Amino acid sequence: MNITTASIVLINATRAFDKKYTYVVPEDLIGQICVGCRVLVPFGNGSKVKEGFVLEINPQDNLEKSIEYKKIKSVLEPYPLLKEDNIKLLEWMKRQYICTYSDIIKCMLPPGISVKTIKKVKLLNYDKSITYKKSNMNKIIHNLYCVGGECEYEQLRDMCGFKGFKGYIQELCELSAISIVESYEQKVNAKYIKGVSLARPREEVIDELENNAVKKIQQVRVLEILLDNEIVSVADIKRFAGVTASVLDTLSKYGYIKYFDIEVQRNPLSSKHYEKTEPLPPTAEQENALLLLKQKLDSKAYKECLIHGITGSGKTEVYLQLISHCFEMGKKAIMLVPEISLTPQMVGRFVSRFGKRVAVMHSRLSLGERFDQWRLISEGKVDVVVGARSAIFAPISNLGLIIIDEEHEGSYKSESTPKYSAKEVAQKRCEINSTLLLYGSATPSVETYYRAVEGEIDLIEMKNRPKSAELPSVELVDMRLELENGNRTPFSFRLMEELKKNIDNNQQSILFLNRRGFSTFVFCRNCGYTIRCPNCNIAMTYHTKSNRLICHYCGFTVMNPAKCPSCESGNIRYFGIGTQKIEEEVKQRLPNSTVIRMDADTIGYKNSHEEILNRFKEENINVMVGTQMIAKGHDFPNVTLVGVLAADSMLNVSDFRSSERTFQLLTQVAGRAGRGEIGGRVIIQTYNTEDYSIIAARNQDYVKFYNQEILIRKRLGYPPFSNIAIVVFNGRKDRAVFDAAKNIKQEVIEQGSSDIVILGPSRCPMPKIANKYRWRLVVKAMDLDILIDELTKMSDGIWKKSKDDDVMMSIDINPYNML
DNA sequence: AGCACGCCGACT
DNA sequence: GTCGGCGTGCTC
Repeated sequence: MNITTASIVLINATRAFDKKYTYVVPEDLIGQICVGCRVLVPFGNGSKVKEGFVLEINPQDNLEKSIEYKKIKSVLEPYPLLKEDNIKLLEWMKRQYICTYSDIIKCMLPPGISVKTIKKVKLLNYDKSITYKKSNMNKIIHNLYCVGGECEYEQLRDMCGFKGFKGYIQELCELSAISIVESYEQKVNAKYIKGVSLARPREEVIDELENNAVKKIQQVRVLEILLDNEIVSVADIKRFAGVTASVLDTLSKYGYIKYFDIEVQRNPLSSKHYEKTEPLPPTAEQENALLLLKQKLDSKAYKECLIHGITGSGKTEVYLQLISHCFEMGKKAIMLVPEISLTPQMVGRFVSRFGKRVAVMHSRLSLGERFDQWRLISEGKVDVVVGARSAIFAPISNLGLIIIDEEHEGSYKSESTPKYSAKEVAQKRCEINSTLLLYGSATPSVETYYRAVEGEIDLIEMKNRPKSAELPSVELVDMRLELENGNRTPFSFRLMEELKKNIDNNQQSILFLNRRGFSTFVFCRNCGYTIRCPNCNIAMTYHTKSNRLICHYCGFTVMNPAKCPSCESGNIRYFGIGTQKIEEEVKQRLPNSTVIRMDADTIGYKNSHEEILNRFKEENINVMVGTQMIAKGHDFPNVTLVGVLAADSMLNVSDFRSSERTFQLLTQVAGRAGRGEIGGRVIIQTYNTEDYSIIAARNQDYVKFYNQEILIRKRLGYPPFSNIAIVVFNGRKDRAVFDAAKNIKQEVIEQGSSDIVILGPSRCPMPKIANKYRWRLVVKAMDLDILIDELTKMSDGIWKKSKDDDVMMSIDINPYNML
């Protein structure tokens, strides 16, 4: 007789039981079940209902006798949630990132669609006079009666707290004293999302806030947001106010806010209108690029290309026309952009050109919006997806092209499990679909450019700006000389001079500072010498508590020296000023100016990133002080001066990529100046006027930078000449965590793999998070496959060993940030 | 991860 | 005879 079986993987499995299980497809479900479908299956000793995904379907005539196969319980959707090419990614990703099927599947689906199974116990015909011979059975009945005759299974079990609960329940069921009811719940449904709005008049709420009648800061934040936005979804308000649902519940209880279901036409693009644009006539350079790229596209083979094009060389127009060509071939495209540059401008250009054929995917959309966009894509109603990292999994069939813009950006590497690289996934996906993968960047990552130099990737250079706009002039200011001349402020004389000039001429300036409160490295203000780890040549981090310097790479540590090892001056200090301080200084020194600040502190909730930039532009504010965020995207025609306050602060991060990042950031920041008709000036302040990355940035010479950087990478064996993984161990007991890391390292070494190097254990840069201590190992190998194999062994080892010590382990292979 | 099973000691 | 505690091993 013929039986159909399905290979199924479970959601929320741990690595220990994360494998394919074979289930029997019941006859009435044959035809409804297909590969990629989401199903409910009984699993484990209690046959608890679990959510699973069908990976294979095979008609079978002889089943393994020794295994007792169970039947699939039901199909959740009449269509597959996972498309075929995404399923093909599963096995590869599971191995590559040492994670579970479930981790990956969750990346591929919009958040909030996972089902919750609810199992309830109901009391039937309660009769006080009946007592059962087993006291636990009476306890169950009593407890159930006390909570009103109905209770969730787990809750009741915990309430009773004794062993063999399930057995007693079964017995009671057979006696018809109770019954069990199962139901399923899903967070996001197709049309409704939960929203909140003010339940009282605005004036009243404003009054109360002003009179400090609302004491809890969480509640104030929620109310403030609601004063500005009439209706906000629950998910958004939780995120942007940084509060939990209970704060909302309290507010609702006291009548400040009310919940309701909003039926939304959840189209994130609908609120804006975009003029339709036609393709621009390409410049000669664009024409050449397009010619080559179209050819690759036509060949219908897996190919990688890199456009190395300076800012303003018109890469986006090339992307747009290439995507058009892809459409003409009857295929669809994915366009990845860094989260940060997913501003309305970029989306706007796509929508203007392609209208309703565009879907967007990024984390700023609400749960409902994401679900809707995902559905549109899945149903084949759009032809191109513009999105951040996770859009690489967009459920597109008939994929013909993937473009990764700003390829060097770190946001393409995920920092939470699975710690995947969207670039690697894109390679795999393009390989599966035999199609073109195009990278674009003004400052390609060393790894990618290396592959281009080696001939693995085809390189396309774009060197001219179409409007023949001039590149800004870049000037270096040596801060050591400033100090000698008695200037102890963060601003050099030159920068001050130019700032004043700009204010007088009513032109705008941007002051750029690296990440606020940046990690503390020690350097000499006299000669610029930075203390580096003798093993790793990486700037060491200062720890106030112990007054020691630590290399976060290998764990090497020394006392903080009192004198500069190079010039013996005592003028040695740690570095780190914040944007807030700078804002104050500017106000103080230039009292007639207007200043605006932008960093993670001033970015509150939705759109305010946008609002600050718009204010800066429209109100013609003199100076903007900011971090990373201001480095990209926007064009400010009236900005003619960019000042980089401390170029060194990026250079001396404990990371082998610090030079690369310095160069990229400086180049990008410089690109902000002079986007209009007036020529721009860039002033870079530094203590390292001789550093190659800073000099190359001044000369805007990528290739020169690359040539020097690649030599250093080769000499020290950093990527692309090796693969590096960071393995973090965490747990409640400091000692146990350290021991686990040490033992695992020992074990791997004893097995004698000579092809890998393990450094550490050393404390993580953040040694304690949420009451858990953190230690880490750095594992290096030339060969990625060997590295993955060793890490997998480590990962499987820890489950057996540290069960009782609750030590957890997480692996990041080739992280973007070493910190 | 759950959850049952098996074994032991304790208590009615 | 029944209950709770704890270690072990399996889940189609």
